[in-house]
Amino acid sequence: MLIGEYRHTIDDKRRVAIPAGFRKEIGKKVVVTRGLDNCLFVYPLAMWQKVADRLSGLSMGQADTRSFSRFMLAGAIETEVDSMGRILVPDFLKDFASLKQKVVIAGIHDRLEIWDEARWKEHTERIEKQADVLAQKLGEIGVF
Amino acid sequence: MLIGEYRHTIDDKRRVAIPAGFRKEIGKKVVVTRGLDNCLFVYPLAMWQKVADRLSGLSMGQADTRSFSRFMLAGAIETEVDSMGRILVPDFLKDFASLKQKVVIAGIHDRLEIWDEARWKEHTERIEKQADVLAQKLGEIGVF
DNA sequence: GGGAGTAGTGGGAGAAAGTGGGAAGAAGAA
DNA sequence: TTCTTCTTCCCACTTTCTCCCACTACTCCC
Repeated sequence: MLIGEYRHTIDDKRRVAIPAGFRKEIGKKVVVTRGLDNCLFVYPLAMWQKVADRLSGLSMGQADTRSFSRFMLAGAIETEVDSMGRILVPDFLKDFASLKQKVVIAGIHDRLEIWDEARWKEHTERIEKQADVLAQKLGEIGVF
Repeated sequence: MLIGEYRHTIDDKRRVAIPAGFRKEIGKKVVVTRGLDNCLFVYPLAMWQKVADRLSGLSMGQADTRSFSRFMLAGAIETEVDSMGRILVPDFLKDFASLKQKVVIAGIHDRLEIWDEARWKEHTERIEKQADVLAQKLGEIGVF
C-alpha cells in the first residue's frame, strides 16, 4: 500500500527520485501516464497491464474511444527505475503536468502521483476547504 | 505493447526514423496505410494481416463498408525498415496526413501512428479539455 | 553527541540514437 | 547505347541519453 507525500526535485536531465520507501513495492519497471487533474500517474508494470488490456479491448471504430485510447496509450511510457532509484520523465509528460523543479510525489493506494509543487498546494488547499462536503458524500456512499 | 510519443523529422528524401524502442517489436517489414483522424497507421506485417483479413471479411454489399476497406487497403504500402531504423513515406501518404518536417510518432498498442506535429498538438489539447469525459471512461474500464 | 549508513542530488564519460549527405546502382528517356 | 534522374544503401557527424561515480545532508543507532 503506497501512502504519504514527498517533496523531490527534477534535475535538468528530467530525472526524479522515487521515495526510497516506495521502491520495493513499485518494482523495477514502471509505467508513467497522463493522469487526471494535471498530474502524472506512476503504475507498477503489472498494474498497468490490467489497464492496458482493458484499453485494447475498446473499439477503434468510434471516434471518442479512439481518442481516449490514444490519450492513454500514447501518453504513457514504460521506464526503468535506475540504480539510484530514479525514473526518467519525458518532455511531453513534464509539459503535460507543468512540472517545474519542485514536485510532490504522493502514494495513492496502488499508484504514485507526481504533481508540480505549486499545483499540489493549490489542489490540497481547495480540497481541505471542501472537506466537510466531501465527508458527507463519502458518508452517503458508505465509506465512513 | 507499443506506447509513448516521440518527435522526429522527415528529411527531404521522405525518410522517418522509427523510435529505437519500437524497432524490436515492430520488426523489419511494416505496412503503412491511411489512418483515421488524418494520421498514418504503421502496422507490423503480421498485425496488418489480421487487420486486412477483418477488412475483407466486411460485407461488400454495403457501400460504406466497401469504401472504408478501399480507403484502408488501397492506401496501404509495404515497406522495409532500413539499416538505420528508418522507413520511407511515399508522397501520397505524406500529403494525406499533411506531414511537414516535424512529425509525432505515437505507439498505440499494436500499431504506430504518424502525425504532423501541429495536428497532433491540436488533437491532444482538444482531448485534454474533456477531463470529465476522461474520468468517466477511466471509471468505466475500472482504473479507479 | 558522534559516527556510520542511507537517501537525494549533481556531474562526467562513454554509448547510442537521430539526421544529413554522398556514392553507387537502377530505371527511364532520348 | 548513353545520358540523366531518381532511388537506395552506407557512412559520418552531432546531439542526446544512460550509466556510473561522488558529494552532501539527514537520520538512526550506539
